[in-house]
Amino acid sequence: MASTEGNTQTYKMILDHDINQHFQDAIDVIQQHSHNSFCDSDYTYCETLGSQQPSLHCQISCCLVTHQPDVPAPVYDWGDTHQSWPQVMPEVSSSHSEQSEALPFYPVLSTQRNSKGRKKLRLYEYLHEALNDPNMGDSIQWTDSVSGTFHFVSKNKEKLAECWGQRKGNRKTMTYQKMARALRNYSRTGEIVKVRRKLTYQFNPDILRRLGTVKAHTHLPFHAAQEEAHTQQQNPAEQNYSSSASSDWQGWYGSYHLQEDYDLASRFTSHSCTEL
DNA sequence: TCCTAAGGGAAGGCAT
DNA sequence: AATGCCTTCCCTTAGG
Repeated sequence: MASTEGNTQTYKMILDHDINQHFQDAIDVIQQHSHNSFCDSDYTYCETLGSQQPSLHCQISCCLVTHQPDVPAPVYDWGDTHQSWPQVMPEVSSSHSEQSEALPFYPVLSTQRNSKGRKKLRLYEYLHEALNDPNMGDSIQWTDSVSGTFHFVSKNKEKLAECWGQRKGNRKTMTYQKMARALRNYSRTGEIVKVRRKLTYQFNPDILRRLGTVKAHTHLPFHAAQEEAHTQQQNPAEQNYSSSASSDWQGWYGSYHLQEDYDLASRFTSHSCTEL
């Protein structure tokens, strides 16, 4: 009896998962035609990189930087890693409004000290940048920014990988396959883990917190964001995974201690590539 | 069978 | 020189 109910439940979860995937694909398409409106030309400038392909153009933009006078700028305390999981992994349903209202979107960054005095840009940092760059919304998007879950857009994931490769100055063209290899290495350290959903990954909450909490659902239309949140609540499979991942990370957390003293404010807010 | 996504071993490159 | 962090290549597995 119990097993029959379990099977039914499992079947329902699979159906829900498929529906979510299709729904997410639909959102991806919609966003490709709507995200550009977020870009403020006053904060955008372009820089052509010498080594890039003629067909590809890298745009470095300072976007969506909204310093609200009544909201203090975020303090990136890279040395503080002793925060427990529940504090950085709030429940999606209850904390959305609070997070989105209380936290600024992203710091203003206008200079880059990439050559000296700072560490190399890391992949997860770049991904976080891209996630908060409206111009990259057709390549990578938040699935749930509160939990740090994001997904690549199948159609344009190679574009994001190419941008990453250009950003690093690689000799050969970066591909999603190679970038995903690097992402899989993150699963060993726990900085980013794979979510059991197509092209979907999740930031470690501690990493996410230090990168700066992002306004929830910046890229999603309001109704889609609501639907997304609702869908996640309705999807026990993902919730179960999320909670299990949480416990895994909690176990890992005790031994993991990031040593870098990364000065987040010293880098560009975002780099994005747009095809000409 | 083909394609795509994913997982991982191994070696190498480059910056710190 | 040692180490960290990828990058590159290659192979395998799984699912549609």
